Amino acid sequence: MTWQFSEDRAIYTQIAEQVKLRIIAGIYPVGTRLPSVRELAAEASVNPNTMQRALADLEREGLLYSERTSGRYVTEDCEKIRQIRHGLAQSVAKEFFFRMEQLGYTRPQALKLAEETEEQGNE
Amino acid sequence: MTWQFSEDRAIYTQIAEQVKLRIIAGIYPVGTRLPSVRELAAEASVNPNTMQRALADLEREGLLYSERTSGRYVTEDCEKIRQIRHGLAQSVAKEFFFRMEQLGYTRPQALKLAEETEEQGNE
Amino acid sequence: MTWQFSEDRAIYTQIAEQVKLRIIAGIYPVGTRLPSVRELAAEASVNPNTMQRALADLEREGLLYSERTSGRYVTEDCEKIRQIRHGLAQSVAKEFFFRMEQLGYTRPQALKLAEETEEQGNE
Amino acid sequence: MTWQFSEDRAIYTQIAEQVKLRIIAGIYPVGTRLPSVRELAAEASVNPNTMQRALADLEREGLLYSERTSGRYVTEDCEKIRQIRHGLAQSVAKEFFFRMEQLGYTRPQALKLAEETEEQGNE
DNA sequence: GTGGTCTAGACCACC
DNA sequence: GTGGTCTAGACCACA
Repeated sequence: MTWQFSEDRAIYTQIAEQVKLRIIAGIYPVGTRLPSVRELAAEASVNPNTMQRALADLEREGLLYSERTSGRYVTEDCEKIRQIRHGLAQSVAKEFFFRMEQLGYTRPQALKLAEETEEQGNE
Repeated sequence: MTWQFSEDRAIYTQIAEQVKLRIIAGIYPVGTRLPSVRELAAEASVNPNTMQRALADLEREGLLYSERTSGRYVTEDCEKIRQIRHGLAQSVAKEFFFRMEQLGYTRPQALKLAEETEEQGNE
Repeated sequence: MTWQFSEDRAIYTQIAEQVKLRIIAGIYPVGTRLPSVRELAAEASVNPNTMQRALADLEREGLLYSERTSGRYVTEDCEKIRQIRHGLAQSVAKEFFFRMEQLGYTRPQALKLAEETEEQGNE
Repeated sequence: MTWQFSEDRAIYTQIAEQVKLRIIAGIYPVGTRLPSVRELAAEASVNPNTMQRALADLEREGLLYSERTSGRYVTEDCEKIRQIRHGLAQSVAKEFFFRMEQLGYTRPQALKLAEETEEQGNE
């Protein structure tokens, strides 16, 4: 699990996304303290300000909160995390339908094909 | 329906993709003559060689063929087009499951959510 | 059976070759009168001088002879034709071995593969 | 072992063919690094893009692969090479039979003559 | 240094 | 006019 960015979008955006994913996946578990901004920035080979900005975004979203003295923590609000996870999942589903419609599949047809695909390959 | 490219991938690749989509969508119908390389290149603000390369790739895939003197045509092989469409759809489905699993959804859970999403929003 | 030429060799050479093949194949049978130079030239879309030169070459080889008044004839010397045919066949065989050796086949190996190929496909 | 091209076919095609032969012949051994595109282009007195195109074709065929930073290599898949060699050999054999039939030889007769030719001359 | 991509501009054969 | 090929020269990412 390492950091990598594409160049066509702002890096802080991509960082926020990936941290979000890590929280949802439980890599940064609920209520846990995050590594320091400096550490994370070094890890991602990114300017601390950039990392700071990404984390601030997540804080604004309520996924993180800061204790002045001791650092930054993942929210303990499981419900919140569940909501965000659900929201992301819906985006993914929307994108799925969008791209299938681009290929000329109706939504039910798209679902049908997904079911078949799911049964078969796991590669 | 216009041309736009992101900068993180080769342009000719993106052109090939988009033309492929247009063929599948029937914007360039089966057996139809494509605009000339020069026209398409101008339309996409791209060097003719770049357009040429993209189309040559599709030709290699069997989606297009050239009539040396009169132009380039979409294959008449409907089955071929159907195959490619199906292949693309499967990729999209695979990606869907992959990203849902990243969010901690099993495949059946992912499908369930998609069904719900489908019922609701059309945004 | 029509005339066509590649551009990398003198045309009269190619004409001579093809006429030779026609004689060997019996398209211009032994002892028969050839069409006139003008006719042949027109047929092959070639300058009569070019056709003339090709036929003169074949005459020098003894495959054709001219009767001043009545035209040009294929030799009646079957043995001659058989010799030339045999010579050409040997060239073809030589070329076969040469190219197979280029691919790393010894002559016996080349023969073996030819026998196998012969048994199978007639495409 | 030098580079020379005829003018009736695209140069990149001929380059691809000759490189293929060199691989089959072991001049570029299995798994070995090829000279760089620029070197080969200079060697063949050809534009680097042209050489690039030829090699890309062989890459598509699976005979070569690129290590983005360090160079281009011959595949390590001996079986692949053997297949291609065998395919080429069959083409050569087919051509042999075709030209012999043009001369009025049946396939068995053609084989017989080849055997005799093989015993005799090595010129 | 490596491969890869792109542009600009030219020429060819075909009809 | 069409597609196809080739050259020259540039730039990029990677290491």
